[in-house]
Amino acid sequence: MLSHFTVDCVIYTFHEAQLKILLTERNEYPYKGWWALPGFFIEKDEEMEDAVKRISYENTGLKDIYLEQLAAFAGVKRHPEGRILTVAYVALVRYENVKNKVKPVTSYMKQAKWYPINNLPDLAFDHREIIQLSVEKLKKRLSYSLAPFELLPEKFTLTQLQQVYEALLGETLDKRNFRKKMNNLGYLKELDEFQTGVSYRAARLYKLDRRKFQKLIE
Amino acid sequence: MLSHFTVDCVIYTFHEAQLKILLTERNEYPYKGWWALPGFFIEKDEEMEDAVKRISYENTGLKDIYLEQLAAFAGVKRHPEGRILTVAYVALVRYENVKNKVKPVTSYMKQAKWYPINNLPDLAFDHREIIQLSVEKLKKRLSYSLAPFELLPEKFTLTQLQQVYEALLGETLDKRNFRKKMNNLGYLKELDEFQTGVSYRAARLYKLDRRKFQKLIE
DNA sequence: ATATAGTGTGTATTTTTTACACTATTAAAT
DNA sequence: ATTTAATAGTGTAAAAAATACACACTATAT
Repeated sequence: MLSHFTVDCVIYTFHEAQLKILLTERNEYPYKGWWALPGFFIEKDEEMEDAVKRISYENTGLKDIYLEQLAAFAGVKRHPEGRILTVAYVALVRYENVKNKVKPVTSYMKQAKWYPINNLPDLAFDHREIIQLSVEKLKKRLSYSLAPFELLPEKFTLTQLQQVYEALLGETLDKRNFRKKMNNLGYLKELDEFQTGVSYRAARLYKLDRRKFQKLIE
Repeated sequence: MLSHFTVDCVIYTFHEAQLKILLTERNEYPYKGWWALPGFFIEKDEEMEDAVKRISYENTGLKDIYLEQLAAFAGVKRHPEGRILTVAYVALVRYENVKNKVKPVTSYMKQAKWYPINNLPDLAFDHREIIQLSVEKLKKRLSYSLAPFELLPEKFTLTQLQQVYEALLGETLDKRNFRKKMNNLGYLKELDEFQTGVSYRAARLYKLDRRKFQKLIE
């Protein structure tokens, strides 16, 4: 059969020691005035990933971001006008790079806003469920995933890295054990640079060594 | 936009100490005469999971099987007549329960056959890629997955369980370490029953304790 | 100078993983 | 009755990884 076909995008970033997701306020039937994941109908002859890139470019001003397919949602009742199949993607962006920190108004969208994942508003369609699934997937893969490094700046402190882990795992970790483990993994490069602009002891900066990371997951 | 919408099904079983997948020989354009995953167009108002159940029932005679969504495939060029979006599912069945060990001929399908995953024929569409992805997913999740127990009989020997692990991991495991680990996990029930009909020492049978398994993954 | 806020470090204990080889049991063949 | 063939079943020592835990250091602001 034929079905309407959209992509939706769970765009994550890390800001103010929190994991956040970009949501848009709908300006159209159905769910007018509700918050929803950014998404749109896919064009004829458009690859799904290109549609996702288009959407995340419109909302963050970024190209070449980290993308991962999450799942397809096609419940017959998810849209009042009949089945609309959506393929959900997870995108990870660095907050420092995001261009339009708030998205301009369009006909179908009043505003866009970053929400911490543990403080989301009511959501349109089955978007709550989609987000829930995306968190679980990130969490499961955490131990062998690039995700933390796609959310943080190129140069980050170990405390920031620990905060990303804690946000995804939903629990606090012991600082000494976390650092010991990260050092033993062997894919973090210790830099001779330090944080600036803080009113306390500046933390050392680290970088991901992508070659070593790749080798380790074989 | 509107798109054609199908589901495809990677149906796994464990037989003769091997992991096998059910493939069908196509009797229709395109890829007539090629082997392909069982799949079909989804009906209007049919839930995806119901379509998958329909397909696996037609091919195995089984209802209530273990299902998991794998991913959506929607490459513009995957079908010569234009984009056909497919959502791939993984199904796991017990070989002993499969009713029609070979599927009767239909208009669109010459025959169906179980193929060991490491000895597949050439495949239609992007089905090789779909299978590849399904193996990787099963492998990654193995340590906290019900999959091995959905592929084996209700009562199984530790050697059979080890063979499933080995087939998915693609490597051999040490027998003593494997058994020690399985016992420590604590969700295997040792039965007072033994294999029958073998011409050597009969192995003890075990069962999965689903309650304990559930508790352990929380 | 001192208050503040976050950085950075080591050791002992427990748990998990790994490496490794022989005896036990059964049915079938002689 | 004995032997053969095939697989089941078992323990220990060493290495590696995970856990629990507390205090001194440093940069800035006042």
